[in-house]
Amino acid sequence: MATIKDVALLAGVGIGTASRVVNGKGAVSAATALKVKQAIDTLDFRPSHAARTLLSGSSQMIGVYIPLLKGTFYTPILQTIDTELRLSGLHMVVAFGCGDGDARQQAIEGVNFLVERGCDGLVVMSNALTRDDIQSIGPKKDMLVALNIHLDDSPEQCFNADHTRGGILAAQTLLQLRHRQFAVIAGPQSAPDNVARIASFMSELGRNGIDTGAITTISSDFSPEGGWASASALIASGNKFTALFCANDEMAVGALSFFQQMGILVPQNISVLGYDDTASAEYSAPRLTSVHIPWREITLNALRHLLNLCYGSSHCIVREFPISVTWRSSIAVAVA
Amino acid sequence: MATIKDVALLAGVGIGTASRVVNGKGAVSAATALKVKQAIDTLDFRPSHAARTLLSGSSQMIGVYIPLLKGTFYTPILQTIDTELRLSGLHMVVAFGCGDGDARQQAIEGVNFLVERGCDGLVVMSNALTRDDIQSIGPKKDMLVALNIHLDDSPEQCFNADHTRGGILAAQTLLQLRHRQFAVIAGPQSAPDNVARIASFMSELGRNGIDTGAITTISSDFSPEGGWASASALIASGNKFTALFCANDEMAVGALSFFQQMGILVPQNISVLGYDDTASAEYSAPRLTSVHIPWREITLNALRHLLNLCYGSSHCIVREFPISVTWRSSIAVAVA
DNA sequence: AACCAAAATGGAAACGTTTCCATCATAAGC
DNA sequence: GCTTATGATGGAAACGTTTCCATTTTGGTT
Repeated sequence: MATIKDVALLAGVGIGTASRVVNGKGAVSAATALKVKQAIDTLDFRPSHAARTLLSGSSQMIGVYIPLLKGTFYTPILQTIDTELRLSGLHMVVAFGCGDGDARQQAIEGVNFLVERGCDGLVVMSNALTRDDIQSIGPKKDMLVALNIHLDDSPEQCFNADHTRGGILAAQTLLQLRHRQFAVIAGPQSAPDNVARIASFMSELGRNGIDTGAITTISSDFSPEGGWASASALIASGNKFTALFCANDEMAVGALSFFQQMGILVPQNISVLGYDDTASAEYSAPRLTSVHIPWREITLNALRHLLNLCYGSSHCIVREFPISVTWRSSIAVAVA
Repeated sequence: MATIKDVALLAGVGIGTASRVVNGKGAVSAATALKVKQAIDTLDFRPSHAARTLLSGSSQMIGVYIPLLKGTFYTPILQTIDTELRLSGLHMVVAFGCGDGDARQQAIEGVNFLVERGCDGLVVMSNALTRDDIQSIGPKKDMLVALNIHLDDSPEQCFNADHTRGGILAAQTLLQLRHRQFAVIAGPQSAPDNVARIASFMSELGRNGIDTGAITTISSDFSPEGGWASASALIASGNKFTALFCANDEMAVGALSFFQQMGILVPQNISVLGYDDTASAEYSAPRLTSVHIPWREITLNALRHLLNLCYGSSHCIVREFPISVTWRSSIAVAVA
């Protein structure tokens, strides 16, 4: 690879001058600039990113940690981050959870990996990390935004959806269609966001005179397989229900697949309500009504906050995100 | 951030010695090593990735270009690449297509972006790139593997599935169920891999006495929306068919969604066959039978070939990948 | 023609690491 | 006790860039 010294030599100028042309700042006469530009073209010179990083102390790169890239949930989030970063000439380094450890261990390793790689800032999606884990990141711990976690001592680093509101909305949506008999496919008990939406779903039902003790709830793992198996268990249990609330879309899609196979009609026999409103919901059969969480906006605001922290920009940041319900074909008025 | 000089100073040794301890190679007495290790802990020293990169000329990072992260197709591919790289202490930088240009322009920009960032090697997924585009990458053009493209002058850089075989297999699968009336939802005409599978699907049908001129084919964009719209157009056309072949799973899922909405039963009224066998196929309603392309193995072998090129490792590389059909519930014997 | 401000230019220093070479201490062999 | 391997150690050089400062050139003004 050609270096800036080669360029300077070929153009017959000093390195300082060559550097000024490369960066387009500093006073350089038009004639000299032309000579240097030609030399750059001739040698196909590209500035060394490593040298710039070393000198400036900034790698112009943002690390993103994601537990497991599976399903349709993280896909638009990554796409959003990359597009936004590229607009600013920055780039994205991704690490997924891997190795033998549990979710927390994997997250710690992944985050450390990104820090060692010299990321200027970090976007982390994992509710397995504790306050102490974040503290132990070292000097970079402030250059971090967390999605979907609550950290008591640094709330400004956290960007969250109001899952309590989401659960209430889910309940209201189904109540409004006169459902009285419910079943629930929940996510893992270890996921606080799942717990929040299920709890508020239940309490809203209770507030409306439903006996929540009679509701069968199965905890699964947010996957379509899990949704399929849970739906199967729900039917096997023999408990009657006219409405099924799933803690995410992927599980709802799995349940839909099971119901279709069993000849159970959605929404005629059972209404199914999803959560997150991801791409999975759009073209399922039937198309899935889902509680819309504006993940794209949440991600974008978290990222912009991070850019403000790392590069001193001053994007406006929003911290409250409206939650709604996207109506499609998977729910209907309860059968009598 | 603490530097190795700080460590050496605190431990009361020279920088050379400190460096030897950090890297665990070179002769250092046990007592000295201990002192240095304590200093490292005290200062929370982490070697600068940038300095190492500058000195060694290797960034230990692999760039991955993907046109658009959407749907379930690329998800496992990214996950596979990251996991494999992390095993070797390497990391992944991802760039997606963005900007205003066409697919080719976006790919060129994305690839250039990755090269400028100092990637040691590149994994590229885009059939929009031409031979000349690859040539113009500069000295890094040899450190590149391409997925799903045929480049005549460097076949060893390309890793492909045999889509001709895939198309034939699709035809045989449906013929075997005694279907004689077909419809096709194809991908974009600009995608050579799509063209290959559709062409061989058709010719295999022709070889079996089907009048392929009578088959309605609609070209779409590989998206569920596109599949939905195409299925709708197919039904509107009034042409009868008992089997529908879709050039990828996402479009098939869209078609499934449309058929469900219209009360058309799959597979009782129409058999639907997908292609790629991605996660979308597993829990659709009904679960989708699909031509299985072993994308994970293709990716893994391409990546290992790249690692051989970049880091002189000597992984075994396979270049032929078996194609099969994953049977699920979306196809059945043709109705008379 | 002489002068001065402003513009243009060249190059040293610094960023943090590893590698290589020179030096020094230690222990072994006679 | 002297020599000689061997192991341990310290530090300069180099990687490619930008920035800053000193110097030279330019062009305009008296």
